[in-house]
Amino acid sequence: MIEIHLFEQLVAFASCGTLSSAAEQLHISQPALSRSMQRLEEELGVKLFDRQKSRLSLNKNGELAVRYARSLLMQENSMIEQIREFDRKRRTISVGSCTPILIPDFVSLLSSLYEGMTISTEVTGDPGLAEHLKQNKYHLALLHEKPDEDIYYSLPVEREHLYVSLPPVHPLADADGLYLKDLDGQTFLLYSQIGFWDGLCRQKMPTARFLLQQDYNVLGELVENSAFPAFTTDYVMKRSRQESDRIAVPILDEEANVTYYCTCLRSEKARFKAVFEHFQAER
Amino acid sequence: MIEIHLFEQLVAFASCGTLSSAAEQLHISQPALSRSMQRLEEELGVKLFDRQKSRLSLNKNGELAVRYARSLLMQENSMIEQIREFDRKRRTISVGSCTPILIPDFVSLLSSLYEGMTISTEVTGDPGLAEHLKQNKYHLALLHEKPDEDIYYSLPVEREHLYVSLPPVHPLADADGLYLKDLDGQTFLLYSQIGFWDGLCRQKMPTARFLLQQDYNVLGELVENSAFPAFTTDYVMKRSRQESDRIAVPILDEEANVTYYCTCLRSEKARFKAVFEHFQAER
DNA sequence: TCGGATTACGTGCACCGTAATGATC
DNA sequence: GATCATTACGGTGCACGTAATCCGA
Repeated sequence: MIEIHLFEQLVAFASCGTLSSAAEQLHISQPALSRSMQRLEEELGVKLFDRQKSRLSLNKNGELAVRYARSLLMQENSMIEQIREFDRKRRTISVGSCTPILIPDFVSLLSSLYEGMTISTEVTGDPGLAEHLKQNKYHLALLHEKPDEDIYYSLPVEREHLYVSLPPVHPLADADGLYLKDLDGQTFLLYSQIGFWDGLCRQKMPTARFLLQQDYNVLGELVENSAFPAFTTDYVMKRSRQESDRIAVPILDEEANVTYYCTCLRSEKARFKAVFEHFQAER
Repeated sequence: MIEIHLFEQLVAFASCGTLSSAAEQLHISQPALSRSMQRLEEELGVKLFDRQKSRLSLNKNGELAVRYARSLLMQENSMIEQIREFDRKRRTISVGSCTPILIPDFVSLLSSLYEGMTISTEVTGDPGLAEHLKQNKYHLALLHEKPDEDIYYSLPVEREHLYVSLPPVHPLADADGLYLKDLDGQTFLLYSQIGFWDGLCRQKMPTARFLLQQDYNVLGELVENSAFPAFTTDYVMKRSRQESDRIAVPILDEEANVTYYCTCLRSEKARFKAVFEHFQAER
């Protein structure tokens, strides 16, 4: 067995051309490198250099050895990287969600149940979210539909109902309930990261215009200080202590009534047992 | 960069199951191995083991690391082997010859011209001998025909004429010359390693029988003390000081008059310049 | 004379082994 | 008590750096 730092030094010499510059690059003295290369030759039992007193150069053996050494060093580096990456992945629980609403509570739940783990979350309107569980892109998914396939395990965790938030002067503000199609053609303030709701709105209100807001606080300001209709939900209203003169009119479309399911691969059910037990205890 | 002996020790632990037995196998003390594994974890920045006080076992990271480490060790070993093999090949000049006759002189010529090189020789009747030069099986070939292709460089180095060696009482012993077909059907003493001559004899004398001898000296004894015809050449006779009452009758077939060519790939002509110069000077 | 390689030489420390400790069965 | 891992500790080999030497442009 030959230590890898000898090969590293060989490669450095090949790149630099002289022992002195290679030694400098490696932050060791020139004699140390000279002896290392002698030792490498000795341990291989093979001459790697042409020695012309004041000039050291690779011979054919040396050139071959350098090619091999480069490849070996690449492999070791990549190996180390992959072990670290594997460990990192093992220390993070990755969550994909169809809605941003549940994320804060869900993250703090996971953090308390899985101490030391990193929780990474992503909100997406992608209807193929459950597929990503199979590909291990996510370990857990928050879906608004229970997936069919038997490879998944799901548990309902929350219900949410959609409301349209109207200023009192709005012509529809005194309605008891509205269908989305009744609102088509209007201009809405809309949060940009709302997951699957986005698709629903665009489908049911094809001619509506949406003023997308990246910042949740900015959106709140605009809602309070404009006459544009916006959307909210019972879940949001319950948690927001904010006073508002807006009127919330329930949306009557069936799709506006949503149950969220916490889902994982059935094979990982045991790993997330604590999560599911938490939600079962909640009901 | 992580030294490879740490991975070697990791693999040993994986194979043995405990630090103590692995340490024994590695011929180091148990504490040394314990510290090595701690250092490996530290340098990787990744926990590789489950530590249950009195039991050390690989965790998932560790199992992955062991798989990678095995592959890395394999690669290093194979790399070292290949470098050594490459060097060994570089230090030997491999000669393929259609005849054993020229070998001794040729080997001593090469030895004196290429000091320190190992000369390996092989006698073969294979008509595709020149092909082997292309595949680098041989560096030099001694052929009895000049190959056509332009990728070869050839120089005639010797001529040889075939004789049949008959006891004086043999009915054909007083002939001035003979064709091989005249000798068909008889039983010959024949050296087994005669390269291309073998094919020639069997072709021209399909019903002859050959008493093959592996040992050249034994063959000589038998020739002296039997009445079986045998073959010899002017080249052999010139060099053998041995008295004999045998009569040498020249073979008249055209193929029995041979010129030997020293051949190499044209791309290697420079490497063997000294050889060719030697033969050019000789004429 | 300078730059580069090798040799000589003294030194420090990294790693080892022995011994002790802790822990589990 | 036996086995196994870790910690403590003292000794040493070996690889390093400095300095000297040699060599060639």
